Formats: sequence, C-alpha cells, structure tokens
Amino acid sequence: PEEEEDEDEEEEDEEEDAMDPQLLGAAGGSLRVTGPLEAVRLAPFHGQVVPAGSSSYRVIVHVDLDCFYAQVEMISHPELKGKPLGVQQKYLVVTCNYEARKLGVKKLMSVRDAKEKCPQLVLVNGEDLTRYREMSYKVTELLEEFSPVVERLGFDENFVDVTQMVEKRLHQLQSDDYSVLTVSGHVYNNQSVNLNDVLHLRLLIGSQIAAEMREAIFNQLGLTGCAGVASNKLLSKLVSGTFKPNQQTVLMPESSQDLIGSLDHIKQMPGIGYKTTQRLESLGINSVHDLQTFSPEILEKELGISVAQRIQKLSFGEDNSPVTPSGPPQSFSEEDSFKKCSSEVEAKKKIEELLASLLNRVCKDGRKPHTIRLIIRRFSSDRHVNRESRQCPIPSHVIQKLGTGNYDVMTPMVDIIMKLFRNMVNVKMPFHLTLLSVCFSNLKSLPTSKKGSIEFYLTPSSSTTSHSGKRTYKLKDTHMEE
DNA sequence: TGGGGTTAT
DNA sequence: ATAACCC
Repeated sequence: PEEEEDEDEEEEDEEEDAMDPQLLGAAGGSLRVTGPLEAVRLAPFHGQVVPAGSSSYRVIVHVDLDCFYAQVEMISHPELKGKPLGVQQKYLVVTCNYEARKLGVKKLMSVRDAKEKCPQLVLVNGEDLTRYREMSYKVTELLEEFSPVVERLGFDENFVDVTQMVEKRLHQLQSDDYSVLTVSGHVYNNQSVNLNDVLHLRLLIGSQIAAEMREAIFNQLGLTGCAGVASNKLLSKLVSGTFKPNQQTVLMPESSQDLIGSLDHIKQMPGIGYKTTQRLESLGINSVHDLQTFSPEILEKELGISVAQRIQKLSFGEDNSPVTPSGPPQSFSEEDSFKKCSSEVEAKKKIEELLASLLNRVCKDGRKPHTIRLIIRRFSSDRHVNRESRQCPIPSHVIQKLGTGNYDVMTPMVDIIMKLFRNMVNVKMPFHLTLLSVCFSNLKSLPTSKKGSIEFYLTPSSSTTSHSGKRTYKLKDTHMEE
C-alpha cells in the first residue's frame, strides 16, 4: 500500500491486521501457543512501516560478517585456510581469523604484540582495500535482492528492513504450510516464543529471512557472518553479536531490557562514542542504568537537546531511526599514513599515488566528482583532534576529462591539490606530516539531461485513445534557451 | 592505532 | 571546515 499520509503516527489508522487464531492454533509444532491474538495497526513512516502506537513493530536484520578482511584473504589465498591469519596495515594487525584469536591475537593489536603472542601468525598486507570494498558491495547488493532497504555500516555490516517481506509472508502463511513456523537460530535469553503474539510471529519470520540471507551470502560469495533480528537497528545490532562466529539471534521484545542491561558500560552502546562517553563519565554516568535514570533536563543542558534525547532513548533500547538505503557511495577517498613527510616534493609524490588510484575508482563508478578535498595530519603528541582539510570545486573542464582516458587529468588535478596543500601548510616553514588523504565527493551522475534527445520534448501519457500496449506521449512545454 | 566511511553543525 | 559517529 502506497499511502500518502505521513503524519498519522498517533491514532486512527484503521487498517487492522489480525491473524486467524484457528490457523495459528494448528501451527503449534514444538512451540507453545497461548493467549489471544493481538491486532496491530499499521501506519506509513518514511516509506517504511511503523506501529500506530509507539511500540515498534518493524523487523530489522543486522548482518555482520565474521572477520571480514581475513575471510576475503582466505578466499584469495586458500592455502591460508586453517592457519592463524592476521591482516596487517602498517604496524597494526587490524583483524584476524578465529584461529589467530584462539591463540590470543586481538583486533588492532600491534604486529609486535601479535607476533609475541603467536609466533606462527601469518600476516598479509591489507592496506589496499580494493578487494574488500568490492566484496563488501557484493554482499550489500545480494541483500538488496531481499529488500531494497539496505544500509551499510562500514564494509562488513548491513541493516536490512524486512518489515514488508515479513508482512507478505505472514499473509501467505494462511492456508497451507505451518511447518515454516519455527525460529531459525538462537532466541536471545532462550525466551519462549508465543506464536499467538503477532510480534513474535513477525520476528520469527524475520529469523527465517536472516537465515536465508546468510545462506545466500555463503553459497554465492563464500562468506560467513552473524545476524541479529529485532524491532529496531540498535537492538538488531546488539543482538547480532550475542553468538559469535557464524550464528544468528533473534530478540523478542520482552528481552530488550536484558539485552541492553547486559552492556557493562555506556561506551558499548552504538551511537555513544568517545567524546560523549567522556562527558557522560564526568557526570557520573557509567552504566546503561545510570543513563536511563539520569535527569533529562540536566542531560540536555550538558549535551544539547538532540544528543541528550537520542542517547537517553537508546539507553531504553528505543531507536526510531529508519534504515536508510545507502545506495552508491557519497565519496571516494584514499589515504596513506607514514612516519614522516616534511617536504613539498615528497608530499606531491604521495598525493599523485593517491590520486591515480582515486581516478581509477571514480572512472569505474561512472559518476563525476564535483568537489576535491585534501586532508592532512600533522605530527603532534595529542592523538585525537588533528586532521585538517581544505576542499574546493573541481573546475568543469577538468570534470569533463574524467573517464575519457585520453587526456591528462592528473596534471591539472595535482596542481589544484597542491594549492590546497600550500593553503594548509606553510612550505617555507618546517613541517612534519603523518598522513595524507585525497577525497572526491559531491558525485553527480553523468549529463542525464535528455536534452538533445527526443525524449526531452515528450512526456509519458496514459490519457490517449488506444490501449494497444504502446506507450503514448504528449508534447511537453519547453523553454528552448540555455 | 588503519584505511576507510556517514551525518550534523 | 570541523566534529561527531560507525566499522
């Protein structure tokens, strides 16, 4: 149903969605059947569906691949399977497979510590993200076949809103096959599932969809991962991590408080990052319970109304943020870190490398970036607050040369970037950089204007005589200038 | 700590 | 342009 009304979240949308108790009674299986059916009212919300009241009935799947980079490396190099494997960037082991974890290697451990813990550790360099990125998008595209509403989080996680799929299956369930009514994977807290509770039913169907997603990812791409199924993004993400590698878990609403209560610190709450944690701690807030019971007024004064209200809702397991389809990337960037870069010539060389890779990527994408940015990190003792950037529009004559490999686009681009560089760094003074990054953003699709093509002057029309199956058109009003 | 990404201000 | 968040 493609309703129009967007602001009807409160009351009075009379689209009742009751199930036939008789059908459910017969469905039993090994699962207990109790109580009367609940009717749930539906209302549209940003193209997705939310409950008419305030308790959410969305079904969200969070898919989280196991040690993603390591898995991709083991597919590329099958001889590494079974060995403890770490993926190295500079002097860090950024991730590792489960064999390595058993031997004490942790994510983001230094190579020194990792080798000390585990001398047999095999290391592969993972500084070039190309294959990871490509595999990552294959996973997202596969999930988009289930439902187009897929939001990426990093390279190895995706949220999928399967509410509509679940609704469809709920209605198709009617006549025949009750054997499908069994939960797939774990149920958080081993909570009993009530098939007469339509919210439980939806989540159960969600767990089956999640299992199908993981199967498809394994069969088609050879990757394993976890999944979490719940009524919002926060809970689905938290619950996906409860059984770890290659397993899935569904959260029934009654266990929400247990799940968020299982966090031992607010820092573990997705959405509460480093800075907010610092400020919360200074207020004496350390646990989820502390945050739940803290004065909302004081919290708002301390963090601003937006952050305060959002994170306090999170502390109760409430998260109304929609699954926002990611679509194609908003930006492309390449970066390189190093011990020291202290001359303009040196910087220019590194920038040329970054730019060459970026031009390749942007060319394959097909869209044209209209903005370029240079990011630097200066050497300094304090680690956290130190990246500076300058950006500028890319001149249109340079944009046009993009993709058409013939002309030299490097030279004008490098010239632009070096201007940005000199704007940030006084090259007449000594400097010490530890990172350079180049980013293309403001991506626009190619001259989509059908201007010049006949289609530009025609508009599709259904109002004309024949229903012969041929498309009909009307002449459009068109200003001819420009 | 790496090499990426996103949105809000 | 920066600051916060995510992996």
